[in-house]
Amino acid sequence: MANLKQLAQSLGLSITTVSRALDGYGDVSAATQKRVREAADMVGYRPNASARRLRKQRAELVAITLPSDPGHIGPPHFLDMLSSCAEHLASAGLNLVIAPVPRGESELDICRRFVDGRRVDAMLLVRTKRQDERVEFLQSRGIPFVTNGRTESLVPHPYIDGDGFAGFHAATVRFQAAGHRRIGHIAGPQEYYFAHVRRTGWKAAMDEAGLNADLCAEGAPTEQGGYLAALELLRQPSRPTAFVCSTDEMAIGALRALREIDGGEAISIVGHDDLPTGAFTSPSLSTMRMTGENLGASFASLLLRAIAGEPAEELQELHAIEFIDRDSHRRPMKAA
Amino acid sequence: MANLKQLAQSLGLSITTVSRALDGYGDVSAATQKRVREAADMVGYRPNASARRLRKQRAELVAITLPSDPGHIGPPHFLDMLSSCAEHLASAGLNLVIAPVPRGESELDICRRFVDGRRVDAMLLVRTKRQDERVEFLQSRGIPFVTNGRTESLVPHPYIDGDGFAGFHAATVRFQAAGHRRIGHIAGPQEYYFAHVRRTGWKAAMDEAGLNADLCAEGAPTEQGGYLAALELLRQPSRPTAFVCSTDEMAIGALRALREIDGGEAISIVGHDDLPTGAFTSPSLSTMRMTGENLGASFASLLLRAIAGEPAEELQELHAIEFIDRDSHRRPMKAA
DNA sequence: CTTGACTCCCAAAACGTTTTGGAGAATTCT
DNA sequence: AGAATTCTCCAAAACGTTTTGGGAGTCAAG
Repeated sequence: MANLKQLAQSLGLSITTVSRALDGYGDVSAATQKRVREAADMVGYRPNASARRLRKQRAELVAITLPSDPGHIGPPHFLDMLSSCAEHLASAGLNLVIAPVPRGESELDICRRFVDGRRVDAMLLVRTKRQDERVEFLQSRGIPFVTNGRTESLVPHPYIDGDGFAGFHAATVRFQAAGHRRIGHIAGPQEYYFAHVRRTGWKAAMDEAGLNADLCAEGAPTEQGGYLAALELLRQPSRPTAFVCSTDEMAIGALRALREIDGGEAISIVGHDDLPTGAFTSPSLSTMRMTGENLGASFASLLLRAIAGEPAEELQELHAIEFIDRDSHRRPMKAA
Repeated sequence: MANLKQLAQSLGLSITTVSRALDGYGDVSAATQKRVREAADMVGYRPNASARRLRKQRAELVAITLPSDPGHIGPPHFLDMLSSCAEHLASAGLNLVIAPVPRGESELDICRRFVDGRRVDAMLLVRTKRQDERVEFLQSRGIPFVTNGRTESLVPHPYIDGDGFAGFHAATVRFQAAGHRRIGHIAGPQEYYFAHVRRTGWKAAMDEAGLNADLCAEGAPTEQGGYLAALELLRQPSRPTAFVCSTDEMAIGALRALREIDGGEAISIVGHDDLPTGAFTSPSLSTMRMTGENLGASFASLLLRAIAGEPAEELQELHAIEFIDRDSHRRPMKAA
């Protein structure tokens, strides 16, 4: 309730001493320290956050931008992740503010507002692009940040990402091993790093097997995008017998396309993200996901280490991809 | 980048004048104002947030506590809601911080930390209890807040809530009209306002129809809680033929119990919340939900009006409940 | 020429902390 | 005994804004 001045006055001590007593400095006697602590507890004193922040030149805040563009924020339990991240940050005295991007503003604008107004000590970025202006901006300002997803930035930065190349490569090889030769890829917008690297993984597997890697269609990372892209591939003279989809949302759209088309039930399909809905589609959606427990805690930890000044190279986590096998990846193939 | 002092120096003006020019006060000439504005844009000046907050005695922050106890945060698109709320708050210069409750701490502790440390101008509370210590605390401190859910507090406070009484009353009457006479209620913990009021709605409808209102079991607001409560009611000598469940999660648990029990497929059931998963259960879950568009915007608006000092009585929104009819509420009854 | 109103600007205070750089008293060392 | 060291404590500065309470200068009215 009260402030330091009043507390000091009521104790007959100086502001300095009270402040240092509460912070546990050694240059105030144990007796005084105890007395001050008890008085502070009594009146429920808490330092004024704004004043401390101004003095310490730290905002005690971390922001995460929430993109509002189509193609929802992917990870299934995103809120849980945020919550866990916030919890871990809180134990280091940092709070997490969410910064949705309003219409008419870019994510870069948001970063600028937060960083130049000294509102945050660090930032969390999701949905990185291959060339990401937010990353460049934050690097130019020297503000610590962690991204969910890599970029093609020349100067390294902290990130957590799934190994999309390996995952999509493996998924494609798996289809090949099951006898598929015409394996299509439903790709997300290639300016996103994740979409690009997943496509690259698929293509590499096709090339290595000497198979035709032309069956690729790009769309928005949404159900509708997946639906349209699937239709496009299904119109080809020689249809794919299997689809590797950049995201579960796109895969669900593709499933819809398959249902509408003759013989679609014989086409196998796999997605990525492990959306909860995927368990309930028909056929249930086989998918992949990044391994790793408690992503939120990892983000928090990287963030704290970045703030502490650890070099970016040591703050990069590339997680393996695991398969979640349900029904859609092994549908009985029809004879061609 | 720079601060006011440097900006003023480079312009040959006083700090005062620069500050007032940027704030558009009338007591600085149009010419100077323009000159200052341009210089500020040039160097990308933004006022230091901590300094402003200290001086203005406002935190420019609103916190929402995220309970981590079992029985997840209900509303289906909670993150969307948060995001929309944050967006609307942002246009008033407020940012939204999420405050998960770590193990070992209570939500009250969190409120205390935020309020007494002057970290926030207002708070958002979810999952109210009938007697809610957080509400009492915030009222005692005079901090503006809005709750998602009512309380039995004697002094009114702003809230947004669904009319659980009317909803559960109507759902029960509907079952009665369909010929059910033994209608059970699976209740959430009665210390929660929503759970209590829903139970009251069910009971009132039973009483009014002269039916026995004994078939009620209480459990945790989780799938497991619903499962156990359903089993308890199914063990009764004369089983319910229909269940009105406090939440969808509990209803889904109850569905599981019905599947395990002989004749369970003849028992109708309805939940509340419109969880996305409900569309995929078998049978698909009939449910209810609060009406109203863009809840996040409503919360933001109430919050801003509360901060502006509007009396609590004018900041209470009670929304009607609508039915979402799927399959589970009209399962063919067996002859008793 | 004085008075009052108006325009444009500014010095200084205030917000509540943390931190710097000692000061005085008590203790220990020589 | 004096000198050096340690123990406690404190006054004042600093963080960067916003706001208060004027102060010059100009201009029109009396």
